[in-house]
Amino acid sequence: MIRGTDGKRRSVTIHDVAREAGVSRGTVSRVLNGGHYVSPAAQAAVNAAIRKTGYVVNRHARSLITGKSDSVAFLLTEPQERFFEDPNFNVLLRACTQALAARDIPLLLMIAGTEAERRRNLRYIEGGHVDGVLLVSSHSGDPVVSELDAASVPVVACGKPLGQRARVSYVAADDRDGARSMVRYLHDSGRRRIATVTGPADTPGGVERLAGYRDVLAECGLPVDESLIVPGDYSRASGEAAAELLLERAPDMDAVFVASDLMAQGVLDTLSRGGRRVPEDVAVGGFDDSPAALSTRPGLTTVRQPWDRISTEMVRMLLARIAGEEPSAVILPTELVRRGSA
Amino acid sequence: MIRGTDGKRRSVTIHDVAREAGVSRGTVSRVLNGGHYVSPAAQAAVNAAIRKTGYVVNRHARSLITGKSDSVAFLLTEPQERFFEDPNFNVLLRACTQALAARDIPLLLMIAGTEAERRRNLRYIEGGHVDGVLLVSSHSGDPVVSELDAASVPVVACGKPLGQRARVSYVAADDRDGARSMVRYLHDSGRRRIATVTGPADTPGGVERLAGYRDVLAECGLPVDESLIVPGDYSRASGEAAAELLLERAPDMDAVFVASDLMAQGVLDTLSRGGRRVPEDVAVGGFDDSPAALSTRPGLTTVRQPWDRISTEMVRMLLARIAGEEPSAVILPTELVRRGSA
DNA sequence: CCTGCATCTGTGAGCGTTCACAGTAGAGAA
DNA sequence: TTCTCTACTGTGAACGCTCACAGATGCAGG
Repeated sequence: MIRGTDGKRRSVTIHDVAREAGVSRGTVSRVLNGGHYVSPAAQAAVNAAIRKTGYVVNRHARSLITGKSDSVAFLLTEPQERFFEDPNFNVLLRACTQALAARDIPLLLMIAGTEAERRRNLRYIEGGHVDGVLLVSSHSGDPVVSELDAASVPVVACGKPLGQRARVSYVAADDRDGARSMVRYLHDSGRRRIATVTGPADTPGGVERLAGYRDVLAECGLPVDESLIVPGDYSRASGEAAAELLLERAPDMDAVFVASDLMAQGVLDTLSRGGRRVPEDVAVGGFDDSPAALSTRPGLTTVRQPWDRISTEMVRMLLARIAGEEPSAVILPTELVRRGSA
Repeated sequence: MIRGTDGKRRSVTIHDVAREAGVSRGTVSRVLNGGHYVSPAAQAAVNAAIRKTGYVVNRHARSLITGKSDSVAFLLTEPQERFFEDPNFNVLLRACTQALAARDIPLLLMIAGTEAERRRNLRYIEGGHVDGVLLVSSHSGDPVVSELDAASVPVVACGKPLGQRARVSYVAADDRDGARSMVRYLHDSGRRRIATVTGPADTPGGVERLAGYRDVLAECGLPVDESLIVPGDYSRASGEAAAELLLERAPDMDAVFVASDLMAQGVLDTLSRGGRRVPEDVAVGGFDDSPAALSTRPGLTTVRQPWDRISTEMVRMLLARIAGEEPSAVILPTELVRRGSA
């Protein structure tokens, strides 16, 4: 803020900087945008003037002419409020924010829980107020993806969007391989009646982790017993329910691979109430390596998703998309984390 | 997007709407901003034209002239990453986002973990790119508060900013009273050797909850035994350590009031490893009513913070501040939630 | 009739920036 | 010399909107 000739507060503009530096607006603008075709002397004068005046570029004016907003949206579309109780979300949001901050790009947080919210957010995004979207939407057939694509808004999704023909980039952990390594580990430690609690069939995690489970059974020549496969919805409560069902259906099981840590917490609980010792009687493996995995007794053996890398990749890919590159996909490896439960 | 006369893509502007509706820019603008001094006929024509053309106002152009951005920042300043592992954060962020969305105000998420990030964010905010700040910064003496105040940026803090002379609004839960009701409850259920694990002394929760604890001891005529007061830092690990210390120092304690659920989790764990039954031997009370409180066995008796109301109040107060009102403070009541641990 | 007032509408200016273009100076080549 | 090329600089015109102001209209009161 500076005082104008009339004594009123006015913010510092590029004009003020230009006058201070003894050059024209154009030159200041060039310095601001990379400094090509600017003499070292002018460059220095402008930088000094910027420091002296405390000038901060007015992004609104810039956006008005460039047609870009230099900001991106983090859009969360979840019918249930699941993702917000999911600790993974924190890590993802946080890492994205920081990766963007490093490039001076603000992140707009949008939550589309209801249909009305979905439309409002979509309208906002399609209005051109953001340059791209980091999308977290686990359920298949989510219309958001195709609508954004139709409006030619660059999108990078977290997790492979199921059943989409939209041209959309995505970053995902290698769910299938993560599941394989867990089930293989259970098998290697001598377990032969391995059950699984899956995620919803309309989420990548639900589908892929189950596929990995089947892979290993086939690979090891174990029979696939469908009664050992119980669906869950990633919630703790569904883990408890699934474990009860398993105890009833297959009391001889000696291991459970659970598709999320939250569900695994429920499974552990039900097992202990059912008199089973973990890992002596039943080994339990989770998925996510969320904080929940540390708070169980025994600690939960689980599969770590590389959230940090996922976030950085998402940001990198989105910026590339915005810069005009074609959509692409990245699958990142997971890591088995051994604790006491298996 | 529409096609211009040259066949190129152009976004729909207020001109297009005006032409479509057969009125002038000014009239469209008036409709957009409340519709005062606009005839019902013009009003209807403009609304129809907006629907027909799919017009979305260009906020950059608007902001350029109004000098307001119609967006607010959610600024999180945490030296440690504590708040992000704190489930309360989710609820707060989520509710704020939605309360703002209802008023069509986007939320910019900013995280200032390091000094460099703090400065970058401050620079951005002071550049006038947001109209106000929802501040989550628990530690006292945080320079952010006074710096924002100096730049006359409207701020509403979550929790009372300690040791500040800045004119800043805040919303807080009644920590002291919440602590009182918990300790009273422990006392009423017959406990007489009541210990406490506190939060950091530079956070409102650390100070106020301890004060509430002392209040009740005085009120009930119990002696204050300083060896029953152990500091923690809100982390689970610090809860474990504190409980170990207590078991050693005061093996005869029959209750612990813990200043956060996360720490209470650690306390429960240590107690059970130390052979104490909860609640038979030792009653445990937490604070927050976070999801963690549901995942313990037995369920954690705790104090619920009204996060939903806190968020709505924060948003309401920030908008009032932006509209020119003076800073104010709101203290909201907490609620005792009884589960098995006490 | 005119005057005054409230209601409604259109127009020019300007917000702060970038972009396209015109122009200058100096170096090197013909 | 003159011409071309590169490096650099300044200027007018946008971008899409709101604001202030000038006009127009309709109606009541004198």
